Amino acid sequence: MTRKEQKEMRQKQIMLKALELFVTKGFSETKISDISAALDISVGLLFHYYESKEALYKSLVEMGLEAAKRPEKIEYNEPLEYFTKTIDGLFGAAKEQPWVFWMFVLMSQARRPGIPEDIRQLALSVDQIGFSADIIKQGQEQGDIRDGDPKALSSAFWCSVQGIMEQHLITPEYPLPETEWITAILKK
Amino acid sequence: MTRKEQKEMRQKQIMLKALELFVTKGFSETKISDISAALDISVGLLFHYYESKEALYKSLVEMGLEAAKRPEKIEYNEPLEYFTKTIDGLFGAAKEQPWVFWMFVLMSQARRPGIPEDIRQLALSVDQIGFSADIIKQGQEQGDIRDGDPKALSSAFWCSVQGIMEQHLITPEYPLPETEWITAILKK
DNA sequence: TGATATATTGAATATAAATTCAGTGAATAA
DNA sequence: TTATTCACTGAATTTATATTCAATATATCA
Repeated sequence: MTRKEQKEMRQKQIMLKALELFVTKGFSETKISDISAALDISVGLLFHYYESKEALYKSLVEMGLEAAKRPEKIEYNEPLEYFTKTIDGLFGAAKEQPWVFWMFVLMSQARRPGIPEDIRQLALSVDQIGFSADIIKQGQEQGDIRDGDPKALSSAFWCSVQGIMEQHLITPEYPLPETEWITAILKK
Repeated sequence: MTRKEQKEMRQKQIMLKALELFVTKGFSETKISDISAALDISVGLLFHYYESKEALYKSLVEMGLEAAKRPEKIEYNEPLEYFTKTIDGLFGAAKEQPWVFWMFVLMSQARRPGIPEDIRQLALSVDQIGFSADIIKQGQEQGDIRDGDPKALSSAFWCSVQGIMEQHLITPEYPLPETEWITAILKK
């Protein structure tokens, strides 16, 4: 293995484990030594790759931002179908690519107060609610989404999804709900 | 003011402010000095009333447990109406008695990993999900609640409410969603 | 092969926040 | 009135954890 490969592997390894621990235990509750112990490396090595705990967190948020920039195109006829497919995708990722799931939760958590302002602003630059509100507007015109302020509906929907995903991180053995239970929030 | 009254007033004052800060900023992110500064008292006084930050947290959870023990009786004809009234009550409390709202969020957060085990167990002793699942079963028999595992439905519903409430703590200026949007998760 | 750069360690240090404590003044009890 | 208890303060101490750093091992390069 070349040094470059080794370096990339380590960084990937560290970021994935940090992501997992940050979303399951919380940022403050996760010690640097928790991460290094879980990977069976020294704390020093972690600081060799990342300047600080906060810098590690920031690089995770930047990774999330990247992922948000190139969203997979979702085809839909009815606007409601867009939400159904999105949730199916998110919930489907839970087992095979848990990091997709973790990242979604991380980005939401990074928008909260208490997070260093520069990182928070990064996370806030992904306007999930606003984007979905536009699709909700279409749905209201086409008649498959209920009446009401599109932004408020969008917010209610995504906050619900957030709540459900956070619970699933804690008790992954318990199955995720059916997608149509959640999209019922929007359905006319 | 007698000493007894003074003492009770201080304790109430400290607990309310701690409750507010713990749920809005998070437990670890809230410094003892944040609480004392917000109340304009010394940190020493806080330790005069509470042995430790953790003990303060525990007494809050115990207070939540008390409140959960004597729930207000909710009258309902259709089981779904029980959920509608519960949410109306919770959302209605948001402005006038924010502590009701805060306490609900605190109890949910106290069930998460990372919380000292004894406190976590206390919080887990309130079986919100199980209790609601029974009412959901009734609703399924009477036909006003959708089919599906009652516990899973109950979990999805309360996790959604949790997600919405947590968001509202962060952006209280933004209105809470309509109750029927949320109960749509359960409605047949 | 020798020289240099990089990965890695873990003990030492720095830092931030929790906790203690000795002292002050006001309320209560004798 | 005097003695005792309690509310209260904030500087000093302790503790937990992030961060640094000197040393070692391994890979890369000339």
